[in-house]
Amino acid sequence: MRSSVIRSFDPEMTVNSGQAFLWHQVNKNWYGVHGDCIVKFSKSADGFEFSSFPERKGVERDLFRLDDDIDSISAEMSLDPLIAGLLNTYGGLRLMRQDPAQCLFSFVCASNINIPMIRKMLYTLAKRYGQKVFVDGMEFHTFPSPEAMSGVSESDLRACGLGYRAKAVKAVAQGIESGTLDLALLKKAGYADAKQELLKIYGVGPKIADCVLLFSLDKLEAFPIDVWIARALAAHYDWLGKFGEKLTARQYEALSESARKHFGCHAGYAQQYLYYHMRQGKKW
DNA sequence: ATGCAGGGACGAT
DNA sequence: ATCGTCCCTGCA
Repeated sequence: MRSSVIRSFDPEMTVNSGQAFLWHQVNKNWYGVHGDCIVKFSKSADGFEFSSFPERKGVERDLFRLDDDIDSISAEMSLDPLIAGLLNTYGGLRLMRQDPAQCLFSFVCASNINIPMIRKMLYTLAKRYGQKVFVDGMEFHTFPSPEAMSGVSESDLRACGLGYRAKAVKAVAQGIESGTLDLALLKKAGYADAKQELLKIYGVGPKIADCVLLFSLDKLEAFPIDVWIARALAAHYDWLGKFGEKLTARQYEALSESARKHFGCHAGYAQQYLYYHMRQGKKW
């Protein structure tokens, strides 16, 4: 018997779930950097109100994947009792459909680092190489275009606090600029093909590739496994194998393939609920 | 103070 | 297939 859970969409929970980084709150209003525009939402009497600068009608539908059949997806995920419980608790959590280039740059910066540091790096990049815009009288910066990024030297990237990640950011920028990496094409490609292409880029391993595939390239079967997900799987799914928190490339692929089989073609949703749950109580 | 962890990936054994 | 290293910051 399927419980009639009310899964009202909660954008606040969603932008705070670690899948996007450049969101912050100002007086009950939330502002986020979404590629070349700034998205805003605020709670109103009946739900949330969205807007974007420059104006894009219905930006929330695309950005928060409101076009997904969440009831159908939830029903599929509820076959797993643990996920069913998490859906009950965190029903407002959704996946986002981020700007692909921003998403790729973001997660290339995310290796071996914590969320506050990621935010710091990305805001610095935006401030130095994005475009300054004013929203509600406040200064914001769009995310730098790939063209803008490819014009920045590795040492200047390091000066943004990127550390050794500067080399990878440079590689991504050059890949996009040269046409070697065509993100729009990868959006239309299948999961395996798109992942294979992403892995060719220096600094992009299986975990980061899966994040980009899931959060920006519409590959809902992608199942990124970071240390937290690895812990969750080890704690709740013995049958998925007894690997440690650190996974080798082969272990990663075996584990994420098993997860895809278990959670289904929308495994990425399950991953996000698991991640959010594991991060409860942690602060960033 | 010194060590360690924080949404990993790469290069050398 | 394992293991050290990469840059940097906050915290115990």
